[in-house]
This record gives sequence, C-alpha cells and structure tokens, in this order.
Amino acid sequence: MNKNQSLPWDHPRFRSWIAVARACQLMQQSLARSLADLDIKPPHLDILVNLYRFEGISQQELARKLLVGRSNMSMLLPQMEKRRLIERRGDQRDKRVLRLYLTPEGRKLTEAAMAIQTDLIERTLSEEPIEQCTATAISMERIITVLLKDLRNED
Amino acid sequence: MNKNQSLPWDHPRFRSWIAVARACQLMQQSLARSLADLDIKPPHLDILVNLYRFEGISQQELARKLLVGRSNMSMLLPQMEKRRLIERRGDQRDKRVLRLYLTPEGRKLTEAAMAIQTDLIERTLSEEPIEQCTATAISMERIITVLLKDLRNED
DNA sequence: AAAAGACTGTTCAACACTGAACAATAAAGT
DNA sequence: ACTTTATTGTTCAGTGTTGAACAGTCTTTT
Repeated sequence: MNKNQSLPWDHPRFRSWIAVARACQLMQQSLARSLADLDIKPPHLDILVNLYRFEGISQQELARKLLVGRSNMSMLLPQMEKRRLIERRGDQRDKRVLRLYLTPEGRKLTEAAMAIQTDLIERTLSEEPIEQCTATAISMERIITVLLKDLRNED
Repeated sequence: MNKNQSLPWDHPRFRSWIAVARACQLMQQSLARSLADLDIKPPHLDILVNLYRFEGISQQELARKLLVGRSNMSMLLPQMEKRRLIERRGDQRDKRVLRLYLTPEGRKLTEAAMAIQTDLIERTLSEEPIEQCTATAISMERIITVLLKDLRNED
C-alpha cells in the first residue's frame, strides 16, 4: 500500500535536512545581494576569507578547502589579481605551485565583506538561542566529516 | 587592535552557519553522485518531488517553490517531458499556464530517487539524535521564514 | 642517470542558471 | 467596449562551474 509505505517527509532526519538545504539556498541568495555593494560574489568572498586565514596557501589547497575544481580557481584568481585584491607568487622550492596573498586593498575589502556577512548571519539567526547554534555547529561538523570520508572512499 | 576586534569565527552563530553551508555543499555533491545511476541530477529531483506532492502545479509556482527563475523551468521541463517523465497540459481556465503532471514512469523514477536520497540522508545523519534533528528543523524553518520575508521586502 | 609516475596550474568545450526582453493571455481601470 | 497593467511561459546573451586533456615540474623507481 502506498499509504503504509512511509513517505520521506515523515522521517525527521529527512524533513530536517530539506529545511537545512532550503535555508542554505536562501542565505546564499541573500548574501549575494548584500555583497553586490562591494562588487563581489559569494565565491570571491570564500576565496578572500581563506586567504585571510591561511596566507600563502596554494591554488590546489584553496580549491580543496572550497570543494571546487582546480579549474575554477584558474578562472577566478587571475581576475581577482587584475583587480589588485590578491597576489600570486611562485614558490621557490616548488616551481609548480603559486602561493596566494592578499594585497592591502584585498585585506580591507575582505574585512568589509566579512562584516557584511556577519551582520547578515547575526540578524537572520538572532531568534535562535546560542546553545541551539552551538549544537547545530557540532552536529554539522560531524556530518561534514562523515561526508568527507564518504567522498574520499569513492575515488 | 586587530586582535581585540573579534573575528567572525569567534561568533557562535557565524561558526555554526559556516558549518551548515559546508555540510550542505558536501551533501549536494554526494547526492549528485548517488543520483547518477538514475541519470538525473539534483535539480531534476527537486522538480520531481514537487510534482509528486503537488500535482497540477504551474511552472511559475514550481519555480517559486524551488527558488529559481522561471527561465530555468522553461529549460528543464521540456527536456524532462521529452524523457516522458512529466507531462504539461494547458489550463482550460487560463490559457497562459501549463499544469504539470508526473507520468507513470516519472512517478516510478521519483520514488526510486527519493529512496536514494532518503538512504543517503539517513546514513549520513545516523549519528545525530532524533531530537537534535527535530530541533534543527524547527530552527531552520524559522530562519527560512525570516529570509523569505527579507527577500520579499527587497523588491 | 633515465624512465615512469604523480602533482600543479591552465585551457577549452560542454553544460547550468540567470535576468531582461518578448508574445500571448488575463484582469483591472476607464 | 477599450486601454492599461499584470502575469505566464519562452528565448537569448552573458556568466559561472566542471571535467578532461595538456605542459611543466617534482618524485620515485629502476
């Protein structure tokens, strides 16, 4: 019977994840709008934030952290370099790799963009109790490791 | 001082949201891989599931639910119609709208795809206690309404 | 030291998504 | 009835993302 076979949206985990995905999609769109003032898009912000935290990272490592292809970085980074937001210097030890650095302007832009993102998140999540956020964070980090392990196993 | 100005990743809400976004991105990639067997991609599944639940919906309504542009539907739906997964019939009352229906094959494929997605989610979230999932769902649904309200206000 | 294999970044063709302009139809205002 | 305004779906050019093939460089094997 179709009625007896439980439908997906009856499963709490399923229902929960659908909500997560939808919220993410909306937040992404909202962030894109907010960043338009600075003339950058979410992918650029992801790059900037990672260079802010991990100076001198390589394109490969950056792509891996962002879960995108290397070719993606090869498209975006030169264009950001032309805008004087970042700098790419060849590594002395290994002539294959290009190490990435923020320029002073890039750093300033990054701080402005992070402020915008933080504001958006704080405003959107303002109704959620801190402990709920922390619990969600822990939960999500656990899920991330599971998914990463899965992804590694499938090569 | 740079050290005193609190960095984003010290905010619990910010940290939490970054984890959510990352988990979502990974889940999406994992889902895409799992669906490859059925020769469909996540966007197709989104469409199918919505037709499964809301038979006779219009393209406009569907696009709104999926948070994508109408043009997107105009690209995907005809191609799915050619694959005999869905059917588009003109509305008698309003000759502008096309109402969408699953074919029997489409319905069968949808059930198979939903089973795959459910399995993936159940497997990935298996370590998370049910009550945590429920709490997250409620939290996310609240966030969704906030973001939707924001989005409406910005037109 | 030479060959084979692995790794880094680039290019390119294929595909996906978007927003704006458009034609057809409906609804509202006059 | 007629004009104006809105709405639905389509098209199209612009942009973003990907994976495969590639050249240059390093590492390992022989």
